[in-house]
Amino acid sequence: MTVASTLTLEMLGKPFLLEKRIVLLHAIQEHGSISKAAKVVPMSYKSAWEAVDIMNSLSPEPIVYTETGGKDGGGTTITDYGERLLKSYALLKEEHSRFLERLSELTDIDNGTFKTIERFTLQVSARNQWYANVIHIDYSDVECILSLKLKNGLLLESHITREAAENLSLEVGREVFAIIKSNAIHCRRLSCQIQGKDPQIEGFIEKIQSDKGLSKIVVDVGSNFRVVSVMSTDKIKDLNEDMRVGLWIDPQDILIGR
Amino acid sequence: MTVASTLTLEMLGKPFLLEKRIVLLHAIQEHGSISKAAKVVPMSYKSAWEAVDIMNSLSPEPIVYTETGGKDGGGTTITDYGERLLKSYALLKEEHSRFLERLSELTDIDNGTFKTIERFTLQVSARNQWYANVIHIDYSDVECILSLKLKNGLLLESHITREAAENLSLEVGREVFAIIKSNAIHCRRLSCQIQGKDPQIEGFIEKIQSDKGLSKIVVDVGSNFRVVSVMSTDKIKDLNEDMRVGLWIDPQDILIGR
DNA sequence: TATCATTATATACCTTAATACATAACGCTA
DNA sequence: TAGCGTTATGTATTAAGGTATATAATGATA
Repeated sequence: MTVASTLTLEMLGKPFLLEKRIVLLHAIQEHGSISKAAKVVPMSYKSAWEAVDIMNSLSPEPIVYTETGGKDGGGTTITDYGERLLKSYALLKEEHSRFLERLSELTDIDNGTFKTIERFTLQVSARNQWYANVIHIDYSDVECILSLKLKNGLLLESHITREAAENLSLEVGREVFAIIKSNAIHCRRLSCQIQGKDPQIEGFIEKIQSDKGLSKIVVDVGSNFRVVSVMSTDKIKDLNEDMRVGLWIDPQDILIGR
Repeated sequence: MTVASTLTLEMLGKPFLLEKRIVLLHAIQEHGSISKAAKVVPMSYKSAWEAVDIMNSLSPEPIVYTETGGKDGGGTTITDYGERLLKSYALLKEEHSRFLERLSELTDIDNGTFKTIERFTLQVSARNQWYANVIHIDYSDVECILSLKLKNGLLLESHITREAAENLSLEVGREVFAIIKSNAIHCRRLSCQIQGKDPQIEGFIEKIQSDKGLSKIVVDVGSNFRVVSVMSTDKIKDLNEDMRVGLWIDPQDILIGR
């Protein structure tokens, strides 16, 4: 059993952007005319023209710009607004696909039930959510130690309950998100040690923002990758912007999401 | 602009369960016959019969049981398997609706973009995910202190970055999830204090599971509500099952999801 | 001014899915 | 055995989309 689903954006209760029309718009973008696009899709010119007309009249801003007559008989181009819509639709569709994939994974056909263990349409407050690969799993009865490799090559360890690992169907090679609350990331001078340990990550302080009690420190750790740490202001008196610093994270404080 | 989407379960690549058929099945469940159900929906008897026939032949187990002739001319009833499917579909649909709602919220029509800030089709490892209501928000430049009221009336405080609160569009009255890793929940005898504070929550130990280093403690806090805590085994030597205990949670360790 | 590829528009046709309607078959009941 | 309400099955009709096809209209160009 698989889960199938369409994604339609409506405007004033009427279908506005749907998969077929998106395909058509991409073809128009590529070929510069409705008639050529219709041939490629394929669909009848009339349907194509009507689709474009409906979209344009539903949209607050034109999506395509048509010219009749002229050098090559005219043509049709996608407006900037239209291009932004296409990009956005692609993002939405990707998120939607992800959702469906997870939904499919949780369906249990044998007994006609779906094991929805926890909510999984969830946006989480944590500032640090890093894409990572599970490269090793160490099980004990209660806990589970995950070795993670981030996109920039960095290695991290995460401790979660065994139960949690099973619910997420974690296995070596699985791509997950390492989720860390910013106050669980400790930022100190590179020369420091915390509990006898060197920092897991190094980087440059990009920005410090303080109020009386707390400070937010944004650290650039390279590869166009930023880490947000929140510390009490009196603990970071010896830190300045542009300084090279170390970041410490307790494996206990790394949540896993997928 | 709103996001619309259908939810269809397929079997062997053919539509199996779709909204219309689910409605029909519910009507059959209520009225005990295809013909009455068809009148109620409303749809033609033939379509209804065909829908039922297709579902039954696609399903690995019969979804409905039909009788022809007899006392009241026969009738149609939903099998246990069918009822389980209906319940499961409802769960899926709810999750799907949640997803669409969030997706709609993140669409920004003015400039034709969608602000997908973070991944939000995310299942998170944390064992404790509690439904809560935001009853107060206290902002500073960096941080944001949320007062949360759980379904069972319990009050909790959560500290997250201001940025995070803004990204989640948090406001008073908003329903969210308080997400807490089990090793951030400290379980001690009721008489104890941690950093001079009484426990936020009380409950009975339902189960303790230990390996050499760590123990998982499941605490029943009433209202059919369970909390999972993971502590080092040597710290809970004075705890037993059925004992009444206190639970301490650092507001820093409570993530917010929605 | 004739040519050209295109947009813009209309009409007839085809396909699909649903409805409407008709009719068997069934098995208990009076 | 006739009556009944239902399942089971077939056929004709309708409605909605799309296709196929034809025809203006357009405006640069040779």
